[in-house]
Amino acid sequence: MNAPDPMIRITTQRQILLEELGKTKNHPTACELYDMVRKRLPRIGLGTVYRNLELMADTGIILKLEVGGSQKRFDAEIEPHYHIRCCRCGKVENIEVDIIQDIVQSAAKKTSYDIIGHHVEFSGECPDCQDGSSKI
Amino acid sequence: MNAPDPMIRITTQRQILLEELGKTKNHPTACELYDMVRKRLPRIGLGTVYRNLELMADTGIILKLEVGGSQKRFDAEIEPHYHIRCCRCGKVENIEVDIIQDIVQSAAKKTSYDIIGHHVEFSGECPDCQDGSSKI
DNA sequence: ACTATATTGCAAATCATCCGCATTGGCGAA
DNA sequence: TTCGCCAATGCGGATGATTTGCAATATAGT
Ligand SMILES: [Mn+2]
Ligand SMILES: [Mn+2]
Ligand SMILES: [Zn+2]
Ligand SMILES: [Zn+2]
Repeated sequence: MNAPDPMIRITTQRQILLEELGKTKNHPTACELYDMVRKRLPRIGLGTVYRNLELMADTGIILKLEVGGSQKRFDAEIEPHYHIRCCRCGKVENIEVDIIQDIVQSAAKKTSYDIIGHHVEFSGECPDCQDGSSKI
Repeated sequence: MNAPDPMIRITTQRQILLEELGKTKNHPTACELYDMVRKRLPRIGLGTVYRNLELMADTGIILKLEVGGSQKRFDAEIEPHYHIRCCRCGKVENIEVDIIQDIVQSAAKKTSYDIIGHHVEFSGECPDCQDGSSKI
């Protein structure tokens, strides 16, 4: 009936993008990733970075984090886990808290939505920001 | 040592903004609120809306929701509660799930952050979007 | 009422993200 | 291998959301 899915090619920019994302635990933004990748592929375009991150997130090989702050962040770790964000510097880190399965069940009972997922985001002051908190 | 805090004035635009936000349970965006308020204050500027929402959120009399999607949303209900967002239409609603206090304690043990708060956001398909899901 | 200054409306600037398009480059077929 | 199709890229320019600068205005203390 409809045309076959267009093929997805393995391009250098995709490989390197994925490699660089895999190297860090910093949940980089698209721009941060752009800077990282540019050290190896100086001519890559920012649009390519956005397009491919979007594609990979849709495919499910990476995670797009819609956390607080004005920029989206990306994560190579796709196993479910939660995050904590520093309310001062905006840094996002993993937090090793057990996934709450119960909450999805009890939420399902309380809503007529068809629940697809959930995310828990803590916020607080990171150690770095605690030190100089009153300064500046 | 430093100058006293500048006074905060009760302006018409602030009063009406707060009233309009209080009237709805829809977690409006700044632009949606702008449209609502403009019916009563046609000459209000969008900048004023943004500035005051920011101010009120900082003061703690309203909540700024940093949920998924590209726009921030605002909430007059400041008692802790969780939200669910429709992954199709972007609508955000409250979800009546008990606040998980335990998770904050266990998170506190797992991190060196000074935890200030947390938020749980579910995502799923709202009833409206479930119907016509395959259409269009 | 008078004044000091916090706040506004407006417009222009910024920031993140997306898009159109001519050119390039994967990769399956010959 | 080479060839050719068309997915993907680099570019630069749109878009949408939010912020900011500034002269004009309005609140609140005297
Ligand atoms: Mn992570
Ligand atoms: Mn709410
Ligand atoms: Zn920090
Ligand atoms: Zn919906």
